[in-house]
Amino acid sequence: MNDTRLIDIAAALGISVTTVSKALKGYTDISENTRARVLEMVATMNYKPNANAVNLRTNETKTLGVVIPTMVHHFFSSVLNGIIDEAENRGYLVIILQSNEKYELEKKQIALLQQKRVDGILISLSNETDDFSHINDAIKKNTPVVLFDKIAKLVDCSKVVINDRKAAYDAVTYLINKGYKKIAHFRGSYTPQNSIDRFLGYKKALEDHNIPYDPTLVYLCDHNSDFEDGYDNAQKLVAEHKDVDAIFAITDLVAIGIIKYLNDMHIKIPEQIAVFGFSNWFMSTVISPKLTTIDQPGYDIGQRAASILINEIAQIKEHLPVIHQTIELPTLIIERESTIRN
Amino acid sequence: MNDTRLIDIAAALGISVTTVSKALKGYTDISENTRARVLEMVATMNYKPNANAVNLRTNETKTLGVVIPTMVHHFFSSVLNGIIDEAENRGYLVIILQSNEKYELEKKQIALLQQKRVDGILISLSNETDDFSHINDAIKKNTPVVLFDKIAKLVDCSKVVINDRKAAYDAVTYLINKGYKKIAHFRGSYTPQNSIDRFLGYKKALEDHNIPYDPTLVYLCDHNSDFEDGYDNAQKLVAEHKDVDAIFAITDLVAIGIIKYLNDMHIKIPEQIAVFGFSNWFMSTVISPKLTTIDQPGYDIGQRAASILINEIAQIKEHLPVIHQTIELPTLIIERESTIRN
DNA sequence: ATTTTCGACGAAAACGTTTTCGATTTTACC
DNA sequence: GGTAAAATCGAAAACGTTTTCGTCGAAAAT
Repeated sequence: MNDTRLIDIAAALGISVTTVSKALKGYTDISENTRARVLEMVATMNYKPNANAVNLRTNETKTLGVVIPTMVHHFFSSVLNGIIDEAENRGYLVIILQSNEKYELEKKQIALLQQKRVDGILISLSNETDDFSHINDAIKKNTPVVLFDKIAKLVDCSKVVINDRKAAYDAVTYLINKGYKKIAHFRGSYTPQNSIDRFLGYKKALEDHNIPYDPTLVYLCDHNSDFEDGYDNAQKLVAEHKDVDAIFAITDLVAIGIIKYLNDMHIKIPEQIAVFGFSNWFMSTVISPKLTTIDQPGYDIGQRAASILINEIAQIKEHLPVIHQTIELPTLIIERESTIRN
Repeated sequence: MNDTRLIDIAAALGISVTTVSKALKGYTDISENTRARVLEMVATMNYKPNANAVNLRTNETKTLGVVIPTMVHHFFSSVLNGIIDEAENRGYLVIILQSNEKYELEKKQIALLQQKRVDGILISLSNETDDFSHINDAIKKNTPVVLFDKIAKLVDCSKVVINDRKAAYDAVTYLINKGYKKIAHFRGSYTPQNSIDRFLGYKKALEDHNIPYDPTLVYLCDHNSDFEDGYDNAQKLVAEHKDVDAIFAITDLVAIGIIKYLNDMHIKIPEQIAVFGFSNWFMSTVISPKLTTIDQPGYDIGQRAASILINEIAQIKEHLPVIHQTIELPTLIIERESTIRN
């Protein structure tokens, strides 16, 4: 019932805890003979070092903290998957906390992770967050932080993102090149950086192709359900702008809401209106028509972010200077039925 | 840069660490005056207790370990959500590990969690697992374990499940009552318990309603992609059985594959063939036609499992006897367009 | 004035490791 | 055989808490 400790196997072998510890940690001043005996006893007694004691002594926990807005989103769960895999490979565990898009909760979670003395923190900021002192506090206390996806440019740390602006620009340019003339944009809330960037990409693409920007073609999707936002705004759009021939949506889910409405109204996609999504989650291959979208590499983002973080942890441990980097992962246009006119 | 410790705030106040610690933990032999001073200094120095030291001393980590086969499945991510929420509410953190459906990895993850001295373990077994000694080892060492979803009846611990057999029985009975005569089943692989149970429920429902069981109406979906399994097998089915009028699929994703194929072939749903899914994940409300399915309460499963686990942790701490319970969460038929004939 | 009680605090041990620094024994060498 | 060097080992401190047990002075009771 009780966990066996170093002292137990020391007693069983008639030697000191020091020797046992050294034998396990590869010290050279232990004879091969006793080392073998220790190893054997460790196996038979099923000894597992008490991580708390080790952590206290060594001042590292081999644990990463992750804070995400929400877990039940395909994008974040694939990011998590990437993080967990990379952490696993490099001998780290992962503690996952959710902010539910609330600033106060995010702050609390960061404090919790500091209390747990995690070796590093990965975080995608909540939509509410516009004060970064909690992040800076962690960094100041020597806990490296890597921001991903929803980042803040002002924070001095490494970041892993996609170029939302370029991706959106490419998407809209693609639509223009396909011959679509009047392109609406279903945008996200006003604060998150990627919502802003995607909007800017949309606007820039129009300008660069001499299409006047029309603010009434931009619809705000900032309610709880992306799907319903898409559905409801599609209804508005159809009522207000008879001649729109394409929609660039901030999210696949919004796009799917749009498709659902258009299908319900028997408005042909893409013949009457084309739809372009963002993220390439599984559903977009399943809906009818299949959705053209931007592939957002969630797994890679998670993996790279974790990798950078673990590297920085190592640097700090060696007292080497750490150079923060901002990685921009490439996105890809996935062309499917919802934009292909014959 | 350095974290402040008890001794730091003791020094700042000219008192002992003992007094500081007691003041923080609500001991009654501290004057209200000094308690107030301590609290203030704690705030200004931004003191956060070192969890490792606390854990070592108190022998509890306020941390739960979770092992799931994979994270990028809607069902598991909602279970996780339930676990994390409940843990959060009760003051626990959560470490999440994946087994990738491999027994060896699952074993390793359990060992890791024991090393971390988590207070309890939640696990949904991998498909490969048929030896439970690693689970029993944890239980024997006084770490309570709660199994959920993919459980092993032989292990002596609490469990949270749905009644797959009954749910499937109800689904097929529903179809029969709706007047469907020839009902096919798209089943999952042969080993997992819930795949077996759903198949048995299907078979039993037929028998109880005097419909002869026809093995050629059962199609095996055991490739990587549930969606493609559904699509491909739908193709086979349509070729082999012209007169089938309903399909009960083991998974929404399989069902959606089926729908996709039938839509592609312009076979009317449900007029020619009805489709019944399992799990009620978001997608089933988005597909056309909307999918009738069984609601599998992932969030509740996670929440209940975490709740039971935390209760057992408390019992053990108080040296009270723990009575293991097996909770069967109710499932519900969600009727939508894919089975409603006019 | 003496004892008893009580209020407020601190010393010290303990949790299970890791690591420094000696200490002791063995081996090598002349 | 004596010394130096190498090979093995252990004692003890330290990590930051929590908690038991005492101590000490002041207030209350005698």
